[in-house]
Amino acid sequence: MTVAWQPVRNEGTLYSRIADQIERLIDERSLRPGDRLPPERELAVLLGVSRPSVREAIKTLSALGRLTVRHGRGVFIAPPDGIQGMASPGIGLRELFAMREVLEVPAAGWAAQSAGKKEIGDLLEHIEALEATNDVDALRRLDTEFHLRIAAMAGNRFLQRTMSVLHEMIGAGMETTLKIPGRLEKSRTDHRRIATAIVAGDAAAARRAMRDHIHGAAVAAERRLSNEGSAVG
Amino acid sequence: MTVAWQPVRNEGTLYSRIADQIERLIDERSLRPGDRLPPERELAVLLGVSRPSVREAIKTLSALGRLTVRHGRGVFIAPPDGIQGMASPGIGLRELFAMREVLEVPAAGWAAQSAGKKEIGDLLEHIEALEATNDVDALRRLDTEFHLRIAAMAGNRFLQRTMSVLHEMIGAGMETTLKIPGRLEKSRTDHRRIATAIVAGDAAAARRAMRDHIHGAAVAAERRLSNEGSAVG
DNA sequence: TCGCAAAAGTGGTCAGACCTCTTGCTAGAC
DNA sequence: GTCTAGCAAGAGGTCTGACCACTTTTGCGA
Repeated sequence: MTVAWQPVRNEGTLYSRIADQIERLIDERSLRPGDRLPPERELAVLLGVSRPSVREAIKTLSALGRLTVRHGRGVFIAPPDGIQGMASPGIGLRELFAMREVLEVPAAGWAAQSAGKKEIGDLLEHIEALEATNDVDALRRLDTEFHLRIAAMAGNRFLQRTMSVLHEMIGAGMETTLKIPGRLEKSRTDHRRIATAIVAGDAAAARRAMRDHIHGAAVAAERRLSNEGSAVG
Repeated sequence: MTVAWQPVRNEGTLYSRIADQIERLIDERSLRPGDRLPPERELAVLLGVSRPSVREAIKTLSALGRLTVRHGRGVFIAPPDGIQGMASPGIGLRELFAMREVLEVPAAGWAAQSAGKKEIGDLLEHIEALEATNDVDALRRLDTEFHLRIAAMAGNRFLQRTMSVLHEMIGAGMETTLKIPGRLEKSRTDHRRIATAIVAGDAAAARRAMRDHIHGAAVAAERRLSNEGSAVG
């Protein structure tokens, strides 16, 4: 394939301009996931710069998850930021789900213990909305809000903010798993079960329900990952 | 402040190990936001590597938003963002300790499961230092580092950063409880017990030990608070 | 024909030099 | 005494060219 490499000459630091150009080519699909970049030495010649500058640009993009570097083999365009990619630069999906469990299971328990009347009403309303909607985007938003609502009910503001960041990272880097056949129904059942336990004030049941739910989501995500995935360095 | 720069010599690519070390120092708060790193040339000497390797590590961390590079001025620890930006007044001691339990208990378990030989050695060394010191400020710092080290051993970077923020908030809003009679000895016993469980690879014991430790610290903090009657955080 | 060793290809690391930007100091002008 | 222009030092930016380490391919010999 002929790729429009062109000499780099503008403002800004050189390596950042090189990085921008490579990133542009990826975004324009001149370079596609799995493609190999020209060797560093060759790329340096093509761009009219030195090899260290090329390497620094590659390091930048590699840190951002756009490129994958393999010693002795080459530099490759990383798979798109589907479920496969790092949800946030440097933090993997498995870590994020582990954190969800760590945070959300106690959150569900606390919510069950301290839920007030108004909060319970809102939670049930939220569940209704979740079950009445079929639009995937809306579902995804409602799903996230459901979990953040429980975090808010838990009455720990540090936990609430941490979860907010966590869900943001998950949402940013990962496609919804709700499209997986059966996952949507499972998710609805799970949510209903969590809400019921919280409404009943049964902390232990709420924790169990939340743990099961997150496990299920993690498994679904991993399965989707292995189906789609090509190896990533 | 003297920062523990140490020569880089292990497996993995050099630049990534350098990046890891810098990141660790940031997370352990030996380096704080706004601090300037040593000049690239000097850092290269300190680490016993070449300047290009240092630069590539810096590029990586810069792309991740952990460092800020300014031409002609130096490399700086980036201001906290996102998850790190949530240090805010209004979060009470009880919430912070509750979060500590939520985060650190599983962290201790994971650390016990996955601790490598080098990490175990470092941990034991850390315990020695804790038991050999009597200066309250040094103890406080070592205490924080002990907990952050375990978080690092747990292998979940999101958890690690969250805990880093958490401990910063605790440290900022509250005086040490180590001055309470008997608390210092109790703390040493606790730490020893946690470390022993981790070294033995006994995850359940590590979790128990950590839970007890945090409970004890929480009780001590609350008692001190109610005695003095000064509001915290 | 098969297996393994050599070679080619590619990223990793190093050394040292020079360029450019920022900052602070100093010498000269007022 | 104060202000300012200019210089010097410090720090990051870039380049050259060499050599090391890991992978894959090639080709020769058994």
